Amino acid sequence: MAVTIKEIAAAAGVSRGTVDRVLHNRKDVNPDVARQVQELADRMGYIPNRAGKILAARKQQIRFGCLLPDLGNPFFEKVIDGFKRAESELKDYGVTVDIIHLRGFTVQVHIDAIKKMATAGYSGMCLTTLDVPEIQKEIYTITHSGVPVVSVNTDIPDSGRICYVGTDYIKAGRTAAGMLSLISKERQKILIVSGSFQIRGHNERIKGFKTGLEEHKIAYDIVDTVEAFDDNEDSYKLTRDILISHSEITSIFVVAGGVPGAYRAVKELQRNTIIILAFDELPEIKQAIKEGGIGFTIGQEPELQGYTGVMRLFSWLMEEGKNQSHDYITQTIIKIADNM
Amino acid sequence: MAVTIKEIAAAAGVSRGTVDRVLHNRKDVNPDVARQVQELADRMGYIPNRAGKILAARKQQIRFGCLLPDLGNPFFEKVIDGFKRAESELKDYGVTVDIIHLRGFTVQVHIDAIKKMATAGYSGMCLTTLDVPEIQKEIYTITHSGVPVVSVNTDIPDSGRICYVGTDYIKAGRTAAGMLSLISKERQKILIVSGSFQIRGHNERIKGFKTGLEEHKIAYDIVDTVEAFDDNEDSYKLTRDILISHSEITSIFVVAGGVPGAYRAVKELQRNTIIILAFDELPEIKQAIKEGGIGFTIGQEPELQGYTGVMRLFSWLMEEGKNQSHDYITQTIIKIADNM
DNA sequence: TTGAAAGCGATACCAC
DNA sequence: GTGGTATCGCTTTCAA
Repeated sequence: MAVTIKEIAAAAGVSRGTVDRVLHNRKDVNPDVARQVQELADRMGYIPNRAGKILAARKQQIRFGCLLPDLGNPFFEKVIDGFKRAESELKDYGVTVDIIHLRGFTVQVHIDAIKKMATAGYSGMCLTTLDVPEIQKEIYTITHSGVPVVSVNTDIPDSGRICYVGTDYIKAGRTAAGMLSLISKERQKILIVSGSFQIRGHNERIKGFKTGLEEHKIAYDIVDTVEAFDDNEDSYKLTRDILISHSEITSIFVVAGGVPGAYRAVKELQRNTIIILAFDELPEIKQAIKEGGIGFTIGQEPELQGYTGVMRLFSWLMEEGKNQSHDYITQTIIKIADNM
Repeated sequence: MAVTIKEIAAAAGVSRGTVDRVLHNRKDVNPDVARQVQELADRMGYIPNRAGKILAARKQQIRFGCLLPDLGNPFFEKVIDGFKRAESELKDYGVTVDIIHLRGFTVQVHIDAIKKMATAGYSGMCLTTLDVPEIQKEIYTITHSGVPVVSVNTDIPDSGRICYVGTDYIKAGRTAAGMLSLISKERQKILIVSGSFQIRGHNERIKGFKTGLEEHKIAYDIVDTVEAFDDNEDSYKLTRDILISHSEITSIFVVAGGVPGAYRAVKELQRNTIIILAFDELPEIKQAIKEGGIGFTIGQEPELQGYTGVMRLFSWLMEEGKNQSHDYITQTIIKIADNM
């Protein structure tokens, strides 16, 4: 049976209230007593009991704020599902999750939203935002004030966040190369359609892809690299024009959104032998895989990212951050028609 | 704020004790009062509070028993890791997990072990055992006495178990075929090395594989189908002999254990173009993938199976089984060198 | 600066 | 049959 506050109190010859004060580093406690009690607690291996803690804490509600640039970007729907699953699982414990919806990756828009969140009195935050100095600074003031922040899906290392929850973009890119190497040993003429050159994850996927091609000894040429801003219309037009002027293209690496657009161009031009390398499991991509137009896609468990992000915040509050939270890297998932 | 027993008691004009009795269908309660209280609880939308429940339940310890034929079978190590993760996560709630280790799939050995477990006073059990009538009956007496049972990794439908937690074997087989179809379009001459013809999961993988080959319009011949009993020495010898007398073989479908043995035979005979279709993520398989001798393997998230199995038992106890537990089917995972 | 006591929600047990 | 009360572990007053 685990050690309780009551037992520590008895052992130290003080009251439970005092032990509680010591354990939470509250003020107004005799330093000598504090030291002694702390030592005793450590020695006895005290671990707070969640159920007791939660029950007592029920008087004040816990609110988490989750920021997401999801407007117009269906990828994030699954992340939201994860936030909601965590919320419903923690409902008993008085946890509520607010989701703040943003459109796109404009720095100022993100800064304004984060500033607003900082004053909203959240007990913790999940942030999916840009990794730029201005935003790092903004987050730092939040974390420094004792409010835990988890970076979800895309990391902001220098911000005091307790951990990153998301995918390994480099590995995802390498995996795409690995799959390509299983399918074909021939020299590849590749068109790269990126989302944005400003987003680190996108660049890392490309980097991982190239590394992977080299590791697998796949000879290749990059015919062109373009930006489609996760927009299917842009992606369609760009892909179409390039395909027309480059009949030698054998594969298209679509880094983020925009897969359906590229796929449409390929279909229209009847370039059926082209291999499309896709990411994530959006409905349109799944459909294309079922049709056979795309062979596979590389997923990143977005639902689990949302879920784990909120759970990490909650654990941090429960354990008072004593456990240095380490990053949580979701699996790099390969989906073909048969295992969807 | 959620409805509590106290509130229901006040609304019904009875004591909390009575409400508690009604909610648990205990005896010694006036049917009229019972009906009225139950109705009120439903109408007010009462959902028991986990934290309160757990705290109160702490007085009596919860012990789960988990049966596993893991001796000599490294696959189950990950399942055990999952059991242990669940145990440590539920430690606060007074949960202990006992693991009962068995060797092989001898019916009588399993029956004896299950009988012994039945008398051990467990609050719930996870069972990985054989789906035969004698065992079904044994389990049924346990479930009928009110003790929840979860079938883990391999299902026992007619046993009163609350749910199955494990993989979809058919889908796993189809996925192997799907991957094969990405790699090669040529007619396949296939050797099938099964674990045991007695184990349903193994047969299902074969069935799924054949279905998949047909769906993907891969022409094929089954050169031979043998049983290797998850033993690498058997697997090595069988594979070796058949490869020698059948130079036409293009691929080997190894249903369960025994992959390292088959791989050794292929390597020794320098039949490097043969495609080995493997399952699970054992260290030796991972090694072979890294070496490039095997292209991929199909996993089933064994750790998650163990974890979820125990968690399901716990939830069932907490919610009094009001929620009909549905099966939990783990993902069919494709692993290549790059995403391991 | 500290102790004592109330209370969070659910359960168990003892009276009546 | 039913009500009252102590209890689980922890937090938070309110006195002292």
